[in-house]
Amino acid sequence: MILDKDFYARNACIVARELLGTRLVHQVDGATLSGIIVETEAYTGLDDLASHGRAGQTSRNLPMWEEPGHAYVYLVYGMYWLLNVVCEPSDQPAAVLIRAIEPETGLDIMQANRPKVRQPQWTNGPAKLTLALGIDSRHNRLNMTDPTSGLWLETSKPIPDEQVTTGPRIGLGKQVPEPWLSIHRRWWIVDNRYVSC
DNA sequence: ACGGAGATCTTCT
DNA sequence: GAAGATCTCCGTT
Repeated sequence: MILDKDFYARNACIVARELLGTRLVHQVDGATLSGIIVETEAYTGLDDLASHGRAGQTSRNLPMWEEPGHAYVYLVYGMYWLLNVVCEPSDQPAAVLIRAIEPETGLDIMQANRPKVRQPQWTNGPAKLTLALGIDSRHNRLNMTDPTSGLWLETSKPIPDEQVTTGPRIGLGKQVPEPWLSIHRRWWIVDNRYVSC
């Protein structure tokens, strides 16, 4: 079942936790690429000083104010695309970063998209998984609750609390003040081979 | 195994 | 003009 707008229209921390174990699907050129989400990060409202949304709307972060379930895809370090899903009611600039997936289908295409690295490293990081799945600026602002977009999340296997743990978000600049720097807003599946670190 | 640096360019100060 | 929600390669241990 494809996750709908109601699923995403909740607090980003709840959505980040519940996204673990769901399936990310990308359909391209008649092929289906998919994997199970094993790691996420929540970026919450205007008060979250680690979030792109902290200073209000800009041309880049505009998708964060869009309807829950839309994609926010942006370029980091001049080189890599990161995939987020917008959540909460649209008066709050909140989103969840998809940090890692466990590949399921379309393995041959993922391998072609990730030459020079071996299987576990295809998708164990936010930029690695967009490379493997062929996600980039074309997917920015897509409605991920609409299957005709070719990009969506669907239910798969629920992950029990005993298999989930949390920690601080990864890669934040030293400029980010406490408590935002070390607050636990990253969720991952314990002992999963595809978690980024 | 671990650490440092380079790649590369958009966005915001 | 500087920094950024990263990854890979190359060096040393």
